[in-house]
Amino acid sequence: MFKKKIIIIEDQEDLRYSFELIINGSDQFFVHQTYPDAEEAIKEISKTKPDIAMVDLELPGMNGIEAIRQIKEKSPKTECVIVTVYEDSNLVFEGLKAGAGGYIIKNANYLEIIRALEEISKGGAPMSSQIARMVIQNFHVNPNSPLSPRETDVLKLIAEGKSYTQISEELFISKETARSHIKNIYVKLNVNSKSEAISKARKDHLI
Amino acid sequence: MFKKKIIIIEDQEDLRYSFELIINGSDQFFVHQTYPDAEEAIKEISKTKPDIAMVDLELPGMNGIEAIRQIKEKSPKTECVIVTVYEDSNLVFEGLKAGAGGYIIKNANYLEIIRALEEISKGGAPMSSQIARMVIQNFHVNPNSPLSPRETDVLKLIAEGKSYTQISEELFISKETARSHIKNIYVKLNVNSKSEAISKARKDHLI
DNA sequence: TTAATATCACGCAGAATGAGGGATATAGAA
DNA sequence: TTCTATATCCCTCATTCTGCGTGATATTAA
Repeated sequence: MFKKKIIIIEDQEDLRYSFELIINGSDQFFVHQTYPDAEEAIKEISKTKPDIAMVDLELPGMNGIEAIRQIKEKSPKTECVIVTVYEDSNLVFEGLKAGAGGYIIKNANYLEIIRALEEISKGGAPMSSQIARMVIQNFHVNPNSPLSPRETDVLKLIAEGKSYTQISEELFISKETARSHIKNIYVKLNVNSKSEAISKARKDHLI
Repeated sequence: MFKKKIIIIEDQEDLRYSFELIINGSDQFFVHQTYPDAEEAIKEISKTKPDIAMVDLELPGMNGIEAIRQIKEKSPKTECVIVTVYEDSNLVFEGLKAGAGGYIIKNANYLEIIRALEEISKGGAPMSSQIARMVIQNFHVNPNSPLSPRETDVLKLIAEGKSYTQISEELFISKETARSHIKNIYVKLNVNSKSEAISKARKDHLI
């Protein structure tokens, strides 16, 4: 079994060093390179192609979110792990959206760090249950929707790019009824086109 | 501090009983009612309005996914916890999408059960890192997209319901260029309308 | 030096859109 | 009981949008 190649992007020297020590002390991982900022790491990422990149979110210059985005773009197979002090912030969530596979808090101990890396390696996603909740909340629907059930049905089809005609066919109603629902949706959401309706619906998790 | 009201929907009598014992033994939760199937529980849910509903996924009659959907519809504040034997199945994932806030595996011990309920109570989402990964994968973009970056930009706007004209305006290109990109997208995705493109894009996480 | 990307152009027939004006029936709330 | 919300259906109008066909050019990456 080969050891997994890891890079560390972290501006605090002490942390960089202690992470390196911990990881190199394990028999499953080794640190290929450490960087105090993201720019240099990203420049080399196509060559280094590490298995895992540990990325601090608070970096000088390019921030960690953008760094993760670019790493995933240039080396999609590299798993990114967020390293952060803020355990339950929106930043972590943004990082996950940008492509990170999990996160480690900065004051994690030896065991926690290695276990997080192991989980990432075998396809898991280490994260606290608070973050997990934020994540799943993202595809829960808003129970306080102003729309009626039927209007919600229609809106879903609008969001799929369906035309009036297609909506009427799929819901077994006349085209006029579909248009009527859509007009009511526009009034309720205070918009006046399909695209605006979709943006608003997504923003408010109406669908 | 009031104890949180819990209902249990579980067809296996022994499990129902042991969950009840464990929960009633805690000082934070109490079991209001247990049900061997979802139908009865849902009929009463508007009246019982429990803080937490523990829902088995494999139920006779209505399955757990549908049960969760209906519970969240009729009593949105009730937190649903999936109870399952299959730790890492797609079913759990579907349950989370339907509105569950986390899950408990059936052979969890006393401590694990109480801890999961506590996490749910304080807004967390108990789940294994494998499930967490499935969940976050859902808003990661597919790195093997056949589309070029520009085409992806265009597709995103299509998915927002934007017209050719609007797309051209937002991307500062001519309408003809937008149409050109869209035509190329259709060829690559093997579709021939915006709505088909959107479905395919969502299915394959292209956007 | 090909292939892919990104940009731009024109014409056409038919469909879709948003805005305006209506109607009817049911069910539930005030 | 009257009002409101919901869900269904109908018509017209001017404008825009769509998909298809058939091109072109410049840059860049393999």
